[in-house]
Amino acid sequence: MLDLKFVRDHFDQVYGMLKNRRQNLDLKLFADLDEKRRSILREVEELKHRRNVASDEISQLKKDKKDASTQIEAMRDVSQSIKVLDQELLDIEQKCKEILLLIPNMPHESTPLGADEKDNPEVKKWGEPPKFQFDPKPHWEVGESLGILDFERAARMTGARFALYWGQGAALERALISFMLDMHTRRHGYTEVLPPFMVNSGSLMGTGQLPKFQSDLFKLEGWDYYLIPTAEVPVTNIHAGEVLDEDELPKLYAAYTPCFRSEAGSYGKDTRGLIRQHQFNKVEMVKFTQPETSYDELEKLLLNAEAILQELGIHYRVISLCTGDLGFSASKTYDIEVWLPGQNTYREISSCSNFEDFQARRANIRFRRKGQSKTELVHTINGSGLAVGRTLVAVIENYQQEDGSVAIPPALRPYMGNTEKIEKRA
RNA sequence: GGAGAGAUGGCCGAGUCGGCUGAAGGCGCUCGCCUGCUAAGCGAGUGUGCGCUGUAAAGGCGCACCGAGGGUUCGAAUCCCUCUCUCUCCGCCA
Repeated sequence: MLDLKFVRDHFDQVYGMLKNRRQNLDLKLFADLDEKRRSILREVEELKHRRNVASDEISQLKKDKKDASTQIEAMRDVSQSIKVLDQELLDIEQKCKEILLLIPNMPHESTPLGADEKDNPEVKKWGEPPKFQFDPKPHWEVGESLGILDFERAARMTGARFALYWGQGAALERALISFMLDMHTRRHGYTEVLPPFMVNSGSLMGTGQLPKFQSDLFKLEGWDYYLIPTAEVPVTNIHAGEVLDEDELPKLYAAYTPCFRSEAGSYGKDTRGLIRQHQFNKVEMVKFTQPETSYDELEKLLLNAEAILQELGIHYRVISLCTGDLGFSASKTYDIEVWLPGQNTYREISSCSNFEDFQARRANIRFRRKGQSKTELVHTINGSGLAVGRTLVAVIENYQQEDGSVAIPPALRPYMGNTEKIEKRA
């Protein structure tokens, strides 16, 4: 959420931002409502002031055992007017808030201008695509023939976009989770957390999934609970409503959670394999920082995510999302795209973003500088480190052998009982 | 699921029969004094949001906020209702 006063004072700038993001929103209505809100506010506050003054008089008269019925009678009407105006004010404020919650974040100046994903510039590349003496296969073919991935049975027990992992496949997924968490906690300084996998609507409001993206979420019937679409939601909300001490910043958290997404509107896209599932595992990194260090922390977080792929020895590139492709809450986002030889393409495996104070304002996450009484909003940053299912896809496709087996990258072997490769079960 | 207790400022904790309580007291923190250093001590200060006004920075005035929402009243932290959460006991359970 943007600051109300910021929107009021930088109207043209916000308007331009919406255009760059290709968003349509009635800002004029917002300006009118805001104007009206302030005029009613002035009126009702004046009345309340009169009531407060009269209240003191009445109190004094009663103490002196004098008659106060004239004043009381007069205040009856005033109170009635206040009631009416307060209701009117509430309605307008509600509408203002609704609009404000739908305004996306201001992109950072370093976010490139552009219309869509075609305009996302590549900012770096690491490693090389592996050379194959045979035609590399997509992971679903490798996985199914090895008997470690089973989409048919998952579809039978649940439905499309779910997967059943078998044996070494399940173990590989689990190994990746431990490997990633260990890297982030032991080498990168993050504190591991294991949050609830369901959150209430307030938390989703805080990180920006609601009210706009309700249809992307799975909601539990009869409860104000949603399955989390990403650990970002519960982990960022850990400190919702809190005032942190400056010297505890930056706070670094890493969490493994499953993620649940309805993938509404993605019919027909990526229908095969693990790439787009209703449920997938992810290790997420979340940071709470001071405003002045947030962009440095974003760069570090990106390196922390990259380190996973480097340890696994898998080629990737990093792109910077342009204004037209940038997520609703983000000011700046880097995507890491991993090389998938079986599909001859790069696929997003991590998204690292700085939200500046956008989420902090919604979730009310503040900090106090040493020796200051005033609080400020923190900046929040998060990124996948990494999407586990897609990492498993990358391992399978990049490490597949001509005989259909899959070699285990050395870094993962300690997590797999020193297994060196996955072969077809006898 | 049943019974009871509670929710006040960064934290702890008072609030009498509804009427100078933004809220006592303490802790913490900041500044000043004292001090060779540290500790202790003394003095002053220390919530947020919004509106109006306004400054070089500031400030001033007003309104609201004592878990959330609603009600009663001229007036509610204080009375009533609903909800949420926490704690204790019972039941159930991995």
